[in-house]
Amino acid sequence: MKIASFNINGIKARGAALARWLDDAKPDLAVLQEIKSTDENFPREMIEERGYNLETHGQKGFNGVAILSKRPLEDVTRGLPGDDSDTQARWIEATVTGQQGALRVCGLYLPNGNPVELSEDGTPVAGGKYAYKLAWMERMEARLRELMTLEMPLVAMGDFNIIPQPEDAARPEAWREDALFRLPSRAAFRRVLNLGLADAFRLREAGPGHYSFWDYQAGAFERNDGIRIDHILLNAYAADLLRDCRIDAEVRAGEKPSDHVPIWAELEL
DNA sequence: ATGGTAGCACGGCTA
Repeated sequence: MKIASFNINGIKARGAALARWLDDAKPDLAVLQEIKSTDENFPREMIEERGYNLETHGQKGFNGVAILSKRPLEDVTRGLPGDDSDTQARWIEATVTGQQGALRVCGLYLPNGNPVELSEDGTPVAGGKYAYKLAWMERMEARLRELMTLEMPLVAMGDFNIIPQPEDAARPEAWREDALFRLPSRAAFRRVLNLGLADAFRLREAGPGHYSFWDYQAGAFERNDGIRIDHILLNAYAADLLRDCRIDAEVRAGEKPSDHVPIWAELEL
């Protein structure tokens, strides 16, 4: 089973590019982020006519996530538990069953967190974007801790808005105090990994220079001035099934591309 | 320090 994650940066503007990628990469299951659409306005036909089941969790204008799958999606839940006042659409879960058994999938769009606003004592300003990011990551950790009790393959994948290590940025010094790279952000990501989840890409590729996002500005892609912030995390059951994991960087060179590219993993499932 | 680009939706926020 080929599973993938793609931050498409707007479904209305990305229909052609998404169709091209689906026809080319042929994932069995994919999670999408930044659909920037309500569920009602999501153009389902393009996806459904390619044989995919589709579950969306959208909102107007910003954010929004979705799961599409050739096989049926079961036990779908929307929203990250832990804060009923949070109205941002950034989390969706579903179970899919392959030839060899079932897989629980979390599709996520982790808050960017910029600008970083700090109080005089260095703690994030309450109500600010950075405080929201860290609080959201705590809720994600709590939810994944629950899911880790399932004795079955589990994946959490999406746009984490986290640069895990210096080798995951072309110019790490430029990101030092950014919400995507500063130490409290990376520590929170590390706490999630320490639940017993592995970064699938780093199980397959140790070297630098592999990125999943390049800014639209200043010819960042042409200079390969990118960052690796889209990730597929696997519990041990899923990691045992991993056969390949890659980033489709060439998608960024296509017509009217997203600023992110897809990452995918092949699981023997 | 600023501005550079893009999406949604048509004003200003988000990234």
